[in-house]
Amino acid sequence: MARKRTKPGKIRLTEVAKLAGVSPITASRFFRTPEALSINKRVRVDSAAKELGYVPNLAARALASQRTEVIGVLVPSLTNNVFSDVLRGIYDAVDGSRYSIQLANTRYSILQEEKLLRVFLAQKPAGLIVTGIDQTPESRSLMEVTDCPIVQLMEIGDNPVDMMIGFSHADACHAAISHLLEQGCRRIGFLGARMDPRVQRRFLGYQQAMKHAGLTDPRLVVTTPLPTSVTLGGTLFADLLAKAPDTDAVFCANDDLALGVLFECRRRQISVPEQLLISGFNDLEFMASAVPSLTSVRTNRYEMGRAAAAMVIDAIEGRRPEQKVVDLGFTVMVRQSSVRPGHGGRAPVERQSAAE
Amino acid sequence: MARKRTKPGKIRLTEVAKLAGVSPITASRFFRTPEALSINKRVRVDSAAKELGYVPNLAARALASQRTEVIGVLVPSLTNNVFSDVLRGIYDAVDGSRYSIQLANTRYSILQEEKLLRVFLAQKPAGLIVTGIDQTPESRSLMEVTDCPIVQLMEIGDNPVDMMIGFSHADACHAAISHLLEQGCRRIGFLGARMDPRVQRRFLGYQQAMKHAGLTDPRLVVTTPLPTSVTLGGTLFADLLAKAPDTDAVFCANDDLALGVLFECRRRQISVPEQLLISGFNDLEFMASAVPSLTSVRTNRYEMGRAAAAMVIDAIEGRRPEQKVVDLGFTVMVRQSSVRPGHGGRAPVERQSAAE
DNA sequence: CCGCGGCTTGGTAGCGCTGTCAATAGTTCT
DNA sequence: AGAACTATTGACAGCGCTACCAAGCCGCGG
Repeated sequence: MARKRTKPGKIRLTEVAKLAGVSPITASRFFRTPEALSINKRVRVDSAAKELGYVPNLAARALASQRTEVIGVLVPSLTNNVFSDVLRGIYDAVDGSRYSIQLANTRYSILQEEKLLRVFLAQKPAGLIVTGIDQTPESRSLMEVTDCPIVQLMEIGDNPVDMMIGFSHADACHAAISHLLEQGCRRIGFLGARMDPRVQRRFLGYQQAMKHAGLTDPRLVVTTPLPTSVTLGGTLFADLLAKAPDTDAVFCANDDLALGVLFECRRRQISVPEQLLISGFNDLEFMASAVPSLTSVRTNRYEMGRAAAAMVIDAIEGRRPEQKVVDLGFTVMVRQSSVRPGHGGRAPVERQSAAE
Repeated sequence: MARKRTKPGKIRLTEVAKLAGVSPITASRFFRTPEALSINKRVRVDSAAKELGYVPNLAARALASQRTEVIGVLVPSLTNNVFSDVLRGIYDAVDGSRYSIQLANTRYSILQEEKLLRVFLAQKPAGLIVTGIDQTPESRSLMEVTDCPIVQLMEIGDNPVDMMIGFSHADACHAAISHLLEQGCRRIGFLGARMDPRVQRRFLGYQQAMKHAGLTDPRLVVTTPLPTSVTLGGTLFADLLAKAPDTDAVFCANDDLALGVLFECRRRQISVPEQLLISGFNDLEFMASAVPSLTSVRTNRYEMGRAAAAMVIDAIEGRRPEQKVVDLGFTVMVRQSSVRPGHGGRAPVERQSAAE
């Protein structure tokens, strides 16, 4: 009757327990709460496991314990450099811990996000990291009824589902525009691609700054739903010049666009910063070594990913953070492309955000 | 005695079966081999599952069936643009299938790779995708005794562990150097960063081409184990010029370096292509819109990832590919930066590899 | 009319691990 | 010394699903 489904060579917890001379449950405890074992048994189980090369069966563990050690991560894009930095941070933080990452791509669709959320939650993840604060109401309630820790990433806002880590895109953009205004610019263009919620909030920061200075002009704004690229930066800039030939500065919602603008300036023999000032956003590595070096807003992407994963893990293990919303701030990295020659003539400086 | 551990609200297969008026095992079959059911029951189970919003418990499934639906992916870096393209292809191919991806980062260490391989294999993945062909002997035998499909990615070689998809880095580099030679260059420098096995094979291609032309000179080679960056491109180029001031062309083992060289040329007032020809490798998006536009070797990264995942899935499901080693080839994208003015003066052309 | 083979369907018994509770030692306190 | 604890350990019964085997059903040929 009892057919043998177990292969003989298989190392199960039972085998380890037998070799260590303890009961299976004690061996099990060794892997979960070693401090509950006497030193004696702890050593015995440890060496038995090592000797047999025991590797726990995660499926069995998940089934029996009704939970997993998987942290779900939802990002809107895998292409974007921004997310690769964040992901690196997340993977680094998880590395060496007992947890593993399950990554999914929402492709900038909150409906897709909701669908993925359902799939994830059905598998009872240990924790969840989602991008942004613009979920569907259904996603929101799904997350609220779940008891696993959740971090919303990349932005900060008023009512976190649980925890939140990021920075204010509006403030960051505002700071960059303020810098350009200080340089004496009056006709500052805004170039944006994809226009996801974060880019939209940067645009908000731009609008606020321009309105405050009394310099608003719709002709200065060129955006597109297309995904960003360097080439697109050139195209958008051409559009901008067609609409507003007197543009004296360009803020690009990301660095690819800024590089595209720089190249387009070369093509058109527009000298930077003499005739046009440029600022990007994100501060990718190439910005500093471009000629002229390109001003950008540095965001702590790697640190954001790392901290998010660390927060989730801490929360899973009962160490709830003292503050649920963490502002990682930003830094305007002022470089050659946005310093008007003769205007103060001061060397490039950094302007830090007020973040803790 | 029998304590209730099952929460009442839980939707299990049993609930679905009950509502559909069939036995649990029949309901189970619906999700695995629907064609084995009569149309009648198939429809009944389907609607019952939908009505209850049933989501299968993957841990239970994995435990009972002794296998998972996870495809493990080992890449050496999460930062590198190259891998983000490959990963996007992999995720796209897996999207919508029953399989999911488990990603791990070897950080360019084959020992780390071996460690991760052990962890992965212990969980009985449905398939495996690894980067490159330079595994430790232990890794190699681990993979050989495993019965799950394995794809080696990014390169092609003689003895695949199982399947293989990529292209010849040596040939690709050789083609780029040949192009530069055709342009009349004699002092072609090689710039390389990180020097992982793939970059080393590109270097081999460079050496072969230079040797064949009788133009070998160690002073023309500048490499570093440091990770690549645009800034580093400038630095390496400066080193190159110090060693070989008469350099008339530079091949960069990747595009970041090439962009760095371009910027450094601007800084030093070296005009491209009049005084110096440049070629990069990978053909990232920005290469085409740089000024001057930058020559590069296009590799089909996205397609590589996509095809690899498709091959693994096919193999898992018993559809073994007709050919185990797939060469996706490359294309030398000739642009302004590598066409000598007056030398043939022909418009930029593409030169395709011989890959099928 | 009986028997045989193919197509469906169901019953049974785990997969390897852990939650719950109980029991056994070893201490400390009054 | 006896009671009251605490620190360790073990027994038992599943977690939700599927592999394996068996049985029921149908139509057809002899």
